[in-house]
Amino acid sequence: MGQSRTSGIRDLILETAGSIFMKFGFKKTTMEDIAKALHRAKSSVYYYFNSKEEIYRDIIQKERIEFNNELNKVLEKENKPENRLKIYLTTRLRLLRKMMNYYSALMDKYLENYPFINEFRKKYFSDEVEGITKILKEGAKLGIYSINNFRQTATQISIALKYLEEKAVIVDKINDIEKDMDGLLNLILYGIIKRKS
Amino acid sequence: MGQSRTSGIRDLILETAGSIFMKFGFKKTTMEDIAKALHRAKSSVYYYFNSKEEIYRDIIQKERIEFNNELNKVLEKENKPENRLKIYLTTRLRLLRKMMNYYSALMDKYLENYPFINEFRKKYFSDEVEGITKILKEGAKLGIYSINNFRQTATQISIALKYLEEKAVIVDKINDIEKDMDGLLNLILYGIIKRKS
DNA sequence: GACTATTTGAACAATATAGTCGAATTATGT
DNA sequence: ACATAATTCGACTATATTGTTCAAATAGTC
Repeated sequence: MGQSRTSGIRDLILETAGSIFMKFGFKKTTMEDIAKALHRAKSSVYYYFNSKEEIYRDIIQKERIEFNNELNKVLEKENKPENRLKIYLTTRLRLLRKMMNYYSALMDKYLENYPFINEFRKKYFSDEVEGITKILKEGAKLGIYSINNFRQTATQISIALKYLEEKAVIVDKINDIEKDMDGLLNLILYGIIKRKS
Repeated sequence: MGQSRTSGIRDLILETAGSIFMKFGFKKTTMEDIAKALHRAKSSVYYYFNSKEEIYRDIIQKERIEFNNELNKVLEKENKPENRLKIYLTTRLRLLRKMMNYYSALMDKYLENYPFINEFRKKYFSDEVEGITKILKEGAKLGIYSINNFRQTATQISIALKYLEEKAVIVDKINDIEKDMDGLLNLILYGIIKRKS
C-alpha cells in the first residue's frame, strides 16, 4: 500500500473529514458523508485509513499539536510574568473555539463513552496542568505568587476552567463568559498573589 | 388521547425538534435526539406525534405560515409600487435565512428523495409565483411594467431566484449574494419597466 | 504488456433507528 | 380515598444504516 508515499490525499481526507466532523460530530458523521464530500467511494477512504476512529484520532492529534504550538507562540511574546496566566487562559479559550473538533472531543457528552476520547482528554488535561504549573512556578520564582503545591493549584485552576467552558458551550454568549473568565482570574490571582505587607 | 387539549407540550416538542433539525437536518436527527433534548423517553414523543415525518411536516408548515405572514406584513408597509418587487425579493432572502428548517427543506439535496418534501416545494413554489404575479400585475396596472404573460414572467423570476439562493448556500458570502441579487433585480426591472419614449 | 498503485461496487455483520405496546406512573375529577 | 383518564416509560421488533472487508476493475508507470 502507498499510504505513506501519497500522503497528499491522506491530508485531503483529514481536512475534508475535519470539517464534517466539526459540523456533525463523531457519531453522526458517516464514512459515506466523508467519501461523498471527497467525490470518492466509501471503500476508497479505507485505502488510506483503517477506520473512522483512526481518521478522527489523526485529526484531533493534529489539532492538539497545532493548539499547543500556537499557545506557546503567544506565550513567548508575553514576557510580563504577571500577565502570563491571563494570556494563557484567554488564548486557550480563543483557540479552543477555533479548533472545534478538538473542543468537542474534549467536551461532548455524546463522546464520553468512546474510550479513545478519554485518552485524549487525559493527555490534554496533563498538558494543561503542566502548562499552568510552569507559569505558576515562574511567577513564584519572581516573587509574584505564593503557592505551596504548584501542581495541585494548577489542577484546580484547570478544573475550574473546564466548568467555565462547559457553561460557555451551553450559554454560548461570549461576552458573559469572558466576564466570568475575568472574575475567575481575579479570584485566582488575588488568592495567589503575594500581599504587599 | 389528549393530543389536542394539552397542545402546550406539542408546541414544546415542535420547538425543540425544530432547533435540532436545524442543526442536523432531517435524516441525521433521530427521535432519540429529540426525546433526550426534552428529557423524555422516545415513546413519549410518539404520544403526541405519529412519526418523525409528522413532526418535521408540522414544523415546516408552521414556518411556511409564519414566513408568508411576515412577508405580507413587510409588503403592506411598502406602498411605492416600483419598490415592491425589490422589497419582496430581499425580504424573502432575509426570512429564508432566518427560517433555516424551511430553507433546508426547500434546498437540501439530501432531502430530495423524500416525497413529502416535494409537496412542500410545490406549495412553496406556487405561493411564490402567486406573490410575484400579484406584484407584477399591480405594477402593470400602474403602468410601471410592461409584461405580456404575468404568471410566466413570475415563474421565470422565481427560478432565477432559486439558483441565486442555491449559490448563496454554497458560497455563503452574504455580501456577494446581495450584489448578485441587485444585479438580477436590475436585469429584471430594466427588462420589464416601461421605457420613457 | 507486466507490475503497482488506486478506486470501486458488492457483500456482510454489527449497530442504530423508527415505531409499537402493555405496564407503570401521574394528574384529575368526585 | 377512589376511579378514571392522561401521560410517561422501558422493553421489544422489524427494518435501515453504517463500518469494514475484499476481490475485481481501472489507471498509472516502466
